[in-house]
Amino acid sequence: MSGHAMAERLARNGTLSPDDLNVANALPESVKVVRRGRQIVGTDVRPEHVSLIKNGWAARYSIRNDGSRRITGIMQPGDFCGIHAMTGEVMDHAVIALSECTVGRIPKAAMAAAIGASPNIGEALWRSKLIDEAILRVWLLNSQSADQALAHLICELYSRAEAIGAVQMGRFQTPLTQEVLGDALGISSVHVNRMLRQLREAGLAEIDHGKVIIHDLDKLRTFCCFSDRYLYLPGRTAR
Amino acid sequence: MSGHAMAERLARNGTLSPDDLNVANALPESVKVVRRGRQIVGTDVRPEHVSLIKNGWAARYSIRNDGSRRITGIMQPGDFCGIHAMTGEVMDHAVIALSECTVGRIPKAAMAAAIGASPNIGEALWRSKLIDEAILRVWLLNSQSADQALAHLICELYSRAEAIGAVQMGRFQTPLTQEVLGDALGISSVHVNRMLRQLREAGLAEIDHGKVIIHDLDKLRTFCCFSDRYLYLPGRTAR
DNA sequence: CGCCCTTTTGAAGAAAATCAAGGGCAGTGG
DNA sequence: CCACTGCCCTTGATTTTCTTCAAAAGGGCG
Repeated sequence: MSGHAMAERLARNGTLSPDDLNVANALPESVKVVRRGRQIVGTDVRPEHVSLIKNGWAARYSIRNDGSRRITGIMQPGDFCGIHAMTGEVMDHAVIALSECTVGRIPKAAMAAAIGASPNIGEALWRSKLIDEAILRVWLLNSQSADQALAHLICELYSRAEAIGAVQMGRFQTPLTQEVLGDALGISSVHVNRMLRQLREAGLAEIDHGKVIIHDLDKLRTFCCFSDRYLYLPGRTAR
Repeated sequence: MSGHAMAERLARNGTLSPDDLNVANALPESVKVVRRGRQIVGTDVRPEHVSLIKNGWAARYSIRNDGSRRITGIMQPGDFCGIHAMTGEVMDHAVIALSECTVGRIPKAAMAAAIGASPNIGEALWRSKLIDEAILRVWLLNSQSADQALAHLICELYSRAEAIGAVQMGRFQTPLTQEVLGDALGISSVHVNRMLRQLREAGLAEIDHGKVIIHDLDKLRTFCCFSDRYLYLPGRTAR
């Protein structure tokens, strides 16, 4: 993502007029690089910035009392975090870099001013929150069978990767390890391994050397009843 | 909930000035009674109103392809639904009345005008969305062990019931059946029964004849590592 | 009283966790 | 160039958790 990443991203989530775009482009943005495994936003902090992942993958997560980790969202380039800043709320989860990440940070006050100046920006942010919520609901919905949950997650990541132009020939890079997948699906990494094998042997998809390879998108989607509606992808957002 | 329920509710989620309150109180509100088991908001619709549960309990849910139901949120008096209306988005889930519900409905346009007139109202709505999201994350977090998940859900409902003054002597009424609890926790109702027995025999809590009875709140909270922080309850919201 | 809905309990089976041991691959350093 | 090391993936065996199926009991209400 180059230039005014925030403006680009907001435009994707709603219809911005030229004026809106000017406001968005004027947002001051400081850029920070976060190494793999390091936190982008911590728990219990009151973030001063709204952050935008410009490059790399990240994940929202919480640590359970027994020390285990639950990932509650996977973030790709173009995704926001730290929107808690907008109401001065404390973060109830943390965000970690799954690969080296380039993060753009917009001061809370600047963001608030931009929303005041063009309501459409606020609406775009609101819509992004609706998407986050819809994804959480779908994760809950799919937590019944591990095989379908895994397939569905792969479908979700595929659709989102496609939306940002990261898919080539049915493939896209990913830093997701089986342990991360396990923490995201709420199952053990050993079981992820077995479910992945099942998908691979069924000719649906596989994850190999940091690459997701979709063998049969239709069959994969049918298998887990995937519909991308809940992602409000561009082109579908209008109307 | 009497009088201007929406104003009351918004005030709970943020600090509203007298002016804000005037705006909130002027919101036109039509009241509708929904019988137990009937839908309050349907899936796939573009709601025309923002709805507020004034009385009764309701639940957000989705139906899986195999016909099973997943409840993704339980609503008590004072909770919103249909906020998708605010961006003209289609509902990705439905809302069903778990008991007879009295629902107040504010037309989308009126709500939008109110937000324009006093930004604090918008902020209160935004905070309510953050809470919904935090609850979803906690449900994902707790989906590991059924016993703790059940205990945690009871704690959540207790805290929320207490916040609206519905708790007396460590007890509160609830229309939740074991089947509903199962759909909410993602486990079978048979298993809910066994986990309830476990909690009862451990002297933590029980659900009997439509009443949740907390026997030992401290022990119950310790058992499932409950903290009400994520609910942003009044008195904690400030600061 | 009889019906329906909900709860309760048992028994068998499926799904997933845990425990344990190797294996592959990339990067590091001798 | 090769050995070493760390990280991740793979697989098997065992145990725990939860589901499913089935049956019966309780409670509220016409």
